[in-house]
Amino acid sequence: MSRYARAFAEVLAPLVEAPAEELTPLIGAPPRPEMGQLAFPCFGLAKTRRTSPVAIATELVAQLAESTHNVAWIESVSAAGPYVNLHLCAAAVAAEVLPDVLAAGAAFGGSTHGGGRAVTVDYSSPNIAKSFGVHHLRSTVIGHALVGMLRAAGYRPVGINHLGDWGTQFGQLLAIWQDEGDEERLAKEGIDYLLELYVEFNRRKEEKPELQERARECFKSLEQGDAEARRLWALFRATSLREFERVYAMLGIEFDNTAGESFYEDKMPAVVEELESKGLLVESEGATVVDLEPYELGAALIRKADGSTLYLTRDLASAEWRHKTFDFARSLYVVGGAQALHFAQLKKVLELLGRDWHELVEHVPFGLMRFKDRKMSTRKGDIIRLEDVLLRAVKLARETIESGAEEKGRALPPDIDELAHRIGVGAVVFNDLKNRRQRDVVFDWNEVLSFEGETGPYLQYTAARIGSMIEKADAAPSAELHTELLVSEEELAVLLAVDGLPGCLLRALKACEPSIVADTLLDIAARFSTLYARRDADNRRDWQVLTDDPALSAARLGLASAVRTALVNGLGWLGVPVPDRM
RNA sequence: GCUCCCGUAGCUCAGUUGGAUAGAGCACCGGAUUUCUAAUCCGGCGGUCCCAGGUUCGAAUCCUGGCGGGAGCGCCA
Repeated sequence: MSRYARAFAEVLAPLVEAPAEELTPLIGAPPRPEMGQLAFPCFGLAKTRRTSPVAIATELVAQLAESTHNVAWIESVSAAGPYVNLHLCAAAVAAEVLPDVLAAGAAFGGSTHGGGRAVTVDYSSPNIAKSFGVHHLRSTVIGHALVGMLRAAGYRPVGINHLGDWGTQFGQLLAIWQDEGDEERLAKEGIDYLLELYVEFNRRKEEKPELQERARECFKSLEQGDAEARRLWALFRATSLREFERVYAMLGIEFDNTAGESFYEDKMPAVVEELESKGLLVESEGATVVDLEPYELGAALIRKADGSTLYLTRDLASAEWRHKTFDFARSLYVVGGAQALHFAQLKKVLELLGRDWHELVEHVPFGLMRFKDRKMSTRKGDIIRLEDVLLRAVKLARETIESGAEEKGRALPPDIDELAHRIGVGAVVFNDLKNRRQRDVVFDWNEVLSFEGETGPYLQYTAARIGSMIEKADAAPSAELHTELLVSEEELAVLLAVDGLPGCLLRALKACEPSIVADTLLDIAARFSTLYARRDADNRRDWQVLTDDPALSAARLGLASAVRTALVNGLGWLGVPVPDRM
């Protein structure tokens, strides 16, 4: 849409005596396609011209009819009340858009906008020693999508899994381990056992408050380098990581950096010293804090009363390290909205330290995942594992393939495992990405396991269908596209939707909002599906690629290929796998 | 108490920067397949855009005040 909104604005500019840049944002789409594809509202001109917007629209249409009668992409202009509506010429749009899309291929939609600048994306970041639950899905898939989108837009994304591998929780684990740690069980049961211990700790501390105290001491000895504590910590970490890797492999995620909080342990003193030397630290109730009360951000805790460090201390050190190491253009933290205050504090302290790059640090918050009927509590070990969700989706996808094959009397695809995997995982991932980040989501199996309507499998299916179309046509889109044969309103709608993808990526990136891409892909697929299923008056399929007219076939194949390219690329950015067929 | 997020069809959600008769999907009802994949398409049903004021030629959108839900506000992360 955008390239034609811009072009429309340029045509209007001399007539309304305003620069095209001011006009472009005013241009929208009429409510119904039969009214055209572009609309210019005349309300704003009414004041200066001292006539009604309706009269202005009529006049502009008359002038436009004269000045644009030989402009190829304009089919017609008409006045509708206070609006100037413009019909685009489908064939002319096709002649401009299709060659662009097909030439760009896998690069279509992307750009060099980022100029190779680094953007760190802190995402997923689960806590060691706890199962990887569905509630980690949000950060994981949003972050992964942002990484894909950044790469497509020409940035150098740095995916960082800031593992929760440090902190008081390890003190708790070590404390309970002293009572009943069992390395054999750990080797055999992995995280499940660690979770069990964690739950046990929380149960026991109710009756034995001194356990909490011991946990604090345990963490302190870990921080001070006690050999046995270190050994166990490394063991817990490695055990957990092994299980996380299974989930990441299923999702096709690889991080550039898995440093984790422990990595910054030796980098904290420098930050604390600098805070001290700049006079930012104050003692308060035994703890060491930065007073952010003047900024209405409360007190930022740097050191506990017992001298051990906190989350914020480590994030200061990590922000510093990331800036030094990657020289980022943006530094994104895909972390739940509940931690908004923490990141506001982080940015403010960086500012007070005189880091001029503090404004490049962005918290990318998202809504909480809640559970329908029950209250889930990790501390009680009540958790839905992400791995189980993915496996169940894959299983359902497989069953769907099987029953489909049976119904249609077809053989099972030889690569059914791979297909089921991509469809199942794709459904779960897309389901999470399609809604705006900030909304809270209620986990619902029915929704997660849905393959119909606005879902990942719908997009995959649309792409797969076109794939087999191309295969059957036994021809790549030819150099001769015969775009002059693409003349219908439905074809125009598809072309404009595809053409909007590059702009959509930049908008989505600016807002760190993958759902904008997801929405656009759904729009492209829906418009194409409408065209694909179009029927004539005799109820016969009206839009076929395989026809006895080679020119018509070439034109339609070109359009279909462009749609497939857009879908495959967009799904790729989002981290939704694309099956070859379905 | 203060702060942040959310509130649009029975359900889940879109809705550019303020623009025309507020749109999708699911569910429900009806229809479409001798022809490139029906995980699809077409039609119908369905609205106090949370409420009340205000700004504006024009408000789901901006402002103010409420209401409802979620979250945060010192030694967890």
